Amino acid sequence: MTPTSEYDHEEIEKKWIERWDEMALYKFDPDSDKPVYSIDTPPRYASGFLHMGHAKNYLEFEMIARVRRLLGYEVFFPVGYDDNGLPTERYVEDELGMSKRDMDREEFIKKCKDAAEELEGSMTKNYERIGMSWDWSTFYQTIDERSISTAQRSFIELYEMEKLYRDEEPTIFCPYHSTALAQAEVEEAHRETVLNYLYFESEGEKLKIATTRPELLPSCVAVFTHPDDERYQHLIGKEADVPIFGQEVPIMESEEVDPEFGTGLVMVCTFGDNTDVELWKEHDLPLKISIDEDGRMNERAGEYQGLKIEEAKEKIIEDLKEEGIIYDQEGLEQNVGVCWRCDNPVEFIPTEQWFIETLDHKEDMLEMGKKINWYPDYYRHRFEDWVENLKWDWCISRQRYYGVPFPVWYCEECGKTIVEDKDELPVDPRIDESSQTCEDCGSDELVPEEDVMDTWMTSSMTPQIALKWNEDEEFFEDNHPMDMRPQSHDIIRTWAFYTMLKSHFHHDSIPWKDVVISGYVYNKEGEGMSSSKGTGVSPEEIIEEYGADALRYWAAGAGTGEDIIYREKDVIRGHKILTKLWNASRLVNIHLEEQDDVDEPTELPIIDRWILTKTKDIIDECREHYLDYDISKVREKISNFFKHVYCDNYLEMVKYRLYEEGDIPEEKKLAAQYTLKSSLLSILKVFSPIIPFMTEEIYSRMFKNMKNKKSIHESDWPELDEQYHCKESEEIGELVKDIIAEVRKWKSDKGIPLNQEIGELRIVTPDVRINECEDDIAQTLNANAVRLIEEEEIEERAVEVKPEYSKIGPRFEDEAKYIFKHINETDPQKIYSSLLEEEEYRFKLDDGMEVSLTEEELKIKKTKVHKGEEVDSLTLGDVVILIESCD
RNA sequence: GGGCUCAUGGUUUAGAUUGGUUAGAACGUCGCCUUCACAUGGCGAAGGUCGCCGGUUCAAAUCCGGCUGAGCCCA
Repeated sequence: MTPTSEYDHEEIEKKWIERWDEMALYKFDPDSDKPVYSIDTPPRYASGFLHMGHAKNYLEFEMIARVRRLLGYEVFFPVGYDDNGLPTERYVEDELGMSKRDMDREEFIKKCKDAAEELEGSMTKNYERIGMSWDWSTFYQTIDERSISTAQRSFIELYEMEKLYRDEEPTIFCPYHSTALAQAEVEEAHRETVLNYLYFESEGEKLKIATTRPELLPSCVAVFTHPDDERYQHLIGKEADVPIFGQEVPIMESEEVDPEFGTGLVMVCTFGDNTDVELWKEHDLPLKISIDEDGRMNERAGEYQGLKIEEAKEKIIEDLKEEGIIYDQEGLEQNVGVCWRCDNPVEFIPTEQWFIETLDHKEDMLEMGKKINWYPDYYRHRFEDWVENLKWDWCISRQRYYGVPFPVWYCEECGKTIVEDKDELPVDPRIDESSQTCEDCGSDELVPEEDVMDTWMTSSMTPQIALKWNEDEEFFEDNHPMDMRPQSHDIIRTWAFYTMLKSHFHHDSIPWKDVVISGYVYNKEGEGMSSSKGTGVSPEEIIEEYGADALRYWAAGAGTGEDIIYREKDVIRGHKILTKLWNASRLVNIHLEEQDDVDEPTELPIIDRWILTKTKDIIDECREHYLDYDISKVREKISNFFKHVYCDNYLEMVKYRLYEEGDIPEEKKLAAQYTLKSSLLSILKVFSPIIPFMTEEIYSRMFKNMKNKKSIHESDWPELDEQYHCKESEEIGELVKDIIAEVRKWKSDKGIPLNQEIGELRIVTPDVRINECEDDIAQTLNANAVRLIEEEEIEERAVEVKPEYSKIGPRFEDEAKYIFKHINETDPQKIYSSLLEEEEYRFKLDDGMEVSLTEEELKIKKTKVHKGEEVDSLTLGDVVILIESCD
């Protein structure tokens, strides 16, 4: 069936989405004989909205799945949604316009669940529309029973291994979300703040201290100076009075203090920043907390109690100024840690939280990092840098409602921690009764742990969830570690790191063999795409206008791990290539209408073997690039080959053999049909992971009966008949193509329309094998005839002589540059004549050195003229083309 | 401040592992061509001190060192 003249991407893409679903093409078959290739799919957070950044990242590894199927793997490509955690809570709170604390907890959790499912529904449609080929029978949600059980089981096992502890520690805390955070959830932000200079007093002496956080004065526990700072040596060991709040604090010394900052005297509070925490620990200072978990000042702040941090700061500065305690202020640009979800500065608040030991396992992590293949490799450094700089154990408690509950109770009598039995999972202590009693005191009065786990506790278990850890041991053992983890570079520190940590603890193994990094998508203004900042471009309108294949073509253009800018014109480029592919397929098929299949001819003309040889080489190259996860290289290679080699050269050279008129021998026509079809099928297959819709449509119209496969997506990597892989034919074909190009250029220079008939072409070439291609040249250029003539019939003159640098350089070394100069200044014909007559060119350099060069050491550009006739002549290497004038 | 990456025509970039014809392409610009797959096309042209400085070498976009600038991650 010939492809129709117009390609309706909307209709055709939707048709294939349905049919592929019916065919169950992507269903993983555990009993298959093929080798398994497994992908640890990122469970997409249920935001309900996909922008180009998400689309690109998902498409990149989706294409990998298709590539591996084509290369003969049984691909395990699971799909999941990440729908617990903070953003969902925020979404529901925004929808309802009220805080979760003003609602019933269970009701709130249900609303979160409903919201997540609703958002997932629309995302699932988006994913289908862009052609995601994952196996929906593997579907999981990070909040479903299997995922909860997996995360809770992990917790219990880690508890048994004593990798977990619960402790009151200064914890990174987001006052806006009122929850603890992990180090990985803190981002650095540049902020304009004010550095306040104020007076403390010590034994009647006024001490000048600079601070950006005067609201923490009630929490001040010490004053520090650098041990070498001579200005303050006399103060060390004395006490200082804190203004307004009046407490006496020791004056101490530490290398940590920067004498250049402010006045060289700093106050340490519990806790203003990371350094405060370190000094507090190191010097065993008292704990005086003045900020509560909601970001308000507590009773320690006296009259400022109840004020939010910012309000208290303003008020205290005002009061300090009034009393003359603040004597100066200046602007300060500062980096502060902020919550990655809400951009509010984090605080350090000591609270009881669960932690996983990570600091003790840095070496193990680094070793794992070395065992994994990172694509591109340099991203390993980013991982290592993160691991080496870790300062905190992983805090896994979150003071939220919606998430995976801890499988933990505490004995009301003796306070013992009671962990649920693994057989009772999943469990929600906030609702369920424990199966346990306290083994220390026998009490059955148990208090549930009310916190939920960090969302990464579940997300770090995606290999275990997908591979049915503890549900299907054999399947798990066979497929862990998984083959590939697609990984956005910004969450190497979370998702990759935590997953590796878990795999280390539970399986003493790496979780995957390969990590493939994907970059960001920026818009034209150079901003990263972000749903929350409204800088995301929606794929929907692009698909509507240009189709999912065009979008995918664009997505395939990003190098592994590299950022990419979204520009509509890049999608248009894809759309143009697609249109070209469609039209070329039409042309091929129009001339194959009468037969559904083409018999393999016994012998192929040179030009056919030329394109088949080149096709074979290009598919081999593409295979290597695909295996290296380098989709963008495949895209460039196969696009250029298809457009410029297959269409612009081969199709143009072969058309005359397809047309009815003329006396083209039948076998030449059949050869053309066979070649066109074989090469096109290879191109389609190489393209199919990138543009699955159109390649499938063309395949279904033209090739389905040929290989007896119902879909291109279950076909095999292209195999071309080895007998047509012929380097000699490739060489001749290349020359024929170049001759045609040279004459086209001549036509263009002369202002002759490309299709205008021209006279006879006479060709002089040492390679007489092109005589088999005379018709190809004549017909393609619309020349009356092509005739090979003898070299004797022409005269030649040298117009330019250039040194063969790679030969003269090594032979003459230091003298070479003088030889180059000499050649450049000498009449080319003089050198050429000398070579013809004496087989060498002899000359003296200025320093008297005798030099003799042979023809191999020189590149001679010649022009040739036909004896006794005025014709245009073109020179192409060794070849001379003489063009008879037509008028 | 630390780690990583990058710097090539107006724009986006290939080429660097293996130093050596004319640094390749896409978009844009200009000229020509409606030929029966496609004008969403074809042919052709113009446009590059390969960021800067130095080194190695007969020879550097490519190797080495330094500098400058940009981006990302972290503090």
